[in-house]
Amino acid sequence: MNAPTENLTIGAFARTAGVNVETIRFYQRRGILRQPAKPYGGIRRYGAADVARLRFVKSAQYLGFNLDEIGDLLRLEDGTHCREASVLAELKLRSVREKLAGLARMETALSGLVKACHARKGNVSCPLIASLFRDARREVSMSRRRA
Amino acid sequence: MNAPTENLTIGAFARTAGVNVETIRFYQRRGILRQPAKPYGGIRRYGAADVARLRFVKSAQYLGFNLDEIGDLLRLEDGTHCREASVLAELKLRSVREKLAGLARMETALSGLVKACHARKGNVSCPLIASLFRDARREVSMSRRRA
DNA sequence: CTTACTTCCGTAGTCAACTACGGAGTCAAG
DNA sequence: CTTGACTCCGTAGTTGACTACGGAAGTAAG
Ligand SMILES: [Zn+2]
Ligand SMILES: [Zn+2]
Ligand SMILES: [Zn+2]
Ligand SMILES: [Zn+2]
Repeated sequence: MNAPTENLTIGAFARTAGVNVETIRFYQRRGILRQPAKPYGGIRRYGAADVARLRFVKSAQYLGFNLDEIGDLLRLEDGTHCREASVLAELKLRSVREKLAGLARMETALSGLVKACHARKGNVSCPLIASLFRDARREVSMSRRRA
Repeated sequence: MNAPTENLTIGAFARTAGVNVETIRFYQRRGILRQPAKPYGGIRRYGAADVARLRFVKSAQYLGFNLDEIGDLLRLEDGTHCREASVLAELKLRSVREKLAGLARMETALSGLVKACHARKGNVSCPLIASLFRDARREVSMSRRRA
């Protein structure tokens, strides 16, 4: 029933996906990755599909999903839940855009500060922090709701 | 020596900054917030500067800085270390830009996916999931270095 | 004064996401 | 067949950032 290419041991699987073996086992316990049946008292083998799935997990994680949300996404894998999938993605998109805006402000603040710092002549104190403090209040409301 | 407006108890401080009291105490232990001197056996009071600082901490955190990095930023507050300040700021600037780039990629990815998801007509499976699987390999290398 | 709410302080618990450990058993090379 | 690397599995430890607990002491309202 398995693809002909269920050839990877867990170690090889981990290496090709670029993660720690323990991470794979951890994901298996969490129900995020499957534990293939093993040939009586033998060693489990993994295939390309597993690698793809794991890579998906890692990239979704990089995109800001946590393991629970990734579980949600993976449960949609059959592709028959387009509506739910897009709701989930739109939610993430909004939080990403908020962070993006915040970082952009931070970027202007910092680059301006570096410039000011290099340019300052004769004034005693560094203009750097002062301006960061000025921009703080805007962000707080966002950070409170567990983005 | 204190501003006339050191009027907040720790509870009021927490409420006005929108955090838990325990969080403040935790930050004090971490050296991120000061512990004002207390009038012999009395109760400490906090002022607007403390609120500003705490708000700064929270917004920096929201933007992806961890408490150590925030500590670095805050240590520049005295303003007497212009050279170090600018070095640090430039460093932070780079990390901000990296994060910014990452988020931007994430943004395009997600918005593209949402669009595709909404646009699909008649095909059985959700293009969102499919494409996340396809795009997985690209992100993995990034996420490995503790983004 | 009494009562009820805070503060203070230290220690301990939680949560997510890993990461490590130890003692089996398995397998390929020599 | 032995040796050495790897797998299996369960349990336990780590890190970052909090959050909770408990008892003593301060403070404000009635
Ligand atoms: Zn459904
Ligand atoms: Zn869809
Ligand atoms: Zn110095
Ligand atoms: Zn400076």
